[in-house]
Amino acid sequence: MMNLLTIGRAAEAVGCKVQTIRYYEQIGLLPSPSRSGGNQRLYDEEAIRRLSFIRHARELGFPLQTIRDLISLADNPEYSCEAADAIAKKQLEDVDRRLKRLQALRRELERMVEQCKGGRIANCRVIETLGDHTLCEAKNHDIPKV
Amino acid sequence: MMNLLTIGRAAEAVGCKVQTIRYYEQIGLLPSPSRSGGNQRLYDEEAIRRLSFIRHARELGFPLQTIRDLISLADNPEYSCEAADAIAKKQLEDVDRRLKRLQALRRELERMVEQCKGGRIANCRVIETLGDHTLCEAKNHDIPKV
DNA sequence: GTACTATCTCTAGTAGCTATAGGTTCAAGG
DNA sequence: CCTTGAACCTATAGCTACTAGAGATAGTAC
Repeated sequence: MMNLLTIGRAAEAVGCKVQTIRYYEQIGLLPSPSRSGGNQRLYDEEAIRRLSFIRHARELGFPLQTIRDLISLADNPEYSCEAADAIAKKQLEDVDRRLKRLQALRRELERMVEQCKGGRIANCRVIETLGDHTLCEAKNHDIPKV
Repeated sequence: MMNLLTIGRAAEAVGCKVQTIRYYEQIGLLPSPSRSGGNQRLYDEEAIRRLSFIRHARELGFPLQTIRDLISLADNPEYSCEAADAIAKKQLEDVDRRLKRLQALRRELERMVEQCKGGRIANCRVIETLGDHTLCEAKNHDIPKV
């Protein structure tokens, strides 16, 4: 008999919360697993593989919809690799954009922090810099999604 | 008379959406502005300053709660600069963590993309890499918040 | 048998907006 | 003065990706 994992073990195995797994099932990203006599979810190896796939992709920043796309690609092995490649490339570009953005933010924050000489709030560079947009590199960019 | 801006002009001035301004008012981050005879919001310079402050801080990645803290510091100019400085430092550290994380993700994504030789899905490195966590630098890290 | 933990379903909450519906106000042109 | 169209109003729901809680049942260890 292959080893079946309860939802708690499965969560532990892939490094996420129990509720997250139920959530993935709820939104149709994970198929409903088999159940024990007492109605508890039991995950086989295939299910764990899919869950790992999802988690790994999430850790790489892929949004759930993209993961959905990747899964449907993976489920059709006769198709070409191109689409999956394109998705990964797009994700890479996305990460590059976020990196650039974060680096700009970092520079401005660092400038803010360096200029703080520990006086009164009234002449605090941090507050002042935040209030004055004019010197800001980050101007006219989108807000970083965290 | 000083120039008062309608909400649309205010949004334009600070580069955000009209609804965002109403939202900030709703959650108590912006005080309720004065109104025209026809009940439309009118923003004075002080209000615009506060709004810019909020937007700029948001662009730098500060969460709204932190911005609340900064505002209450700024509103008490007799206090020391230390607290504001500490907040900015914390934010800088946060940005640094995210940068490191994103850089690791970038490396893994790049590896994925480079290895894709454009064959069938069945042996697609992108899919395979996502399914196999073992070579992943990013292992055991939190999922990046986008 | 009794504890204690893990699981179940269902619902609501989180951040930070964004969008929609259905109605009013305002400014410009005729 | 009247009309048209954009901008405004409130209220509510939706978005992503979870996360947390309540109250009930199942499984496990002694």
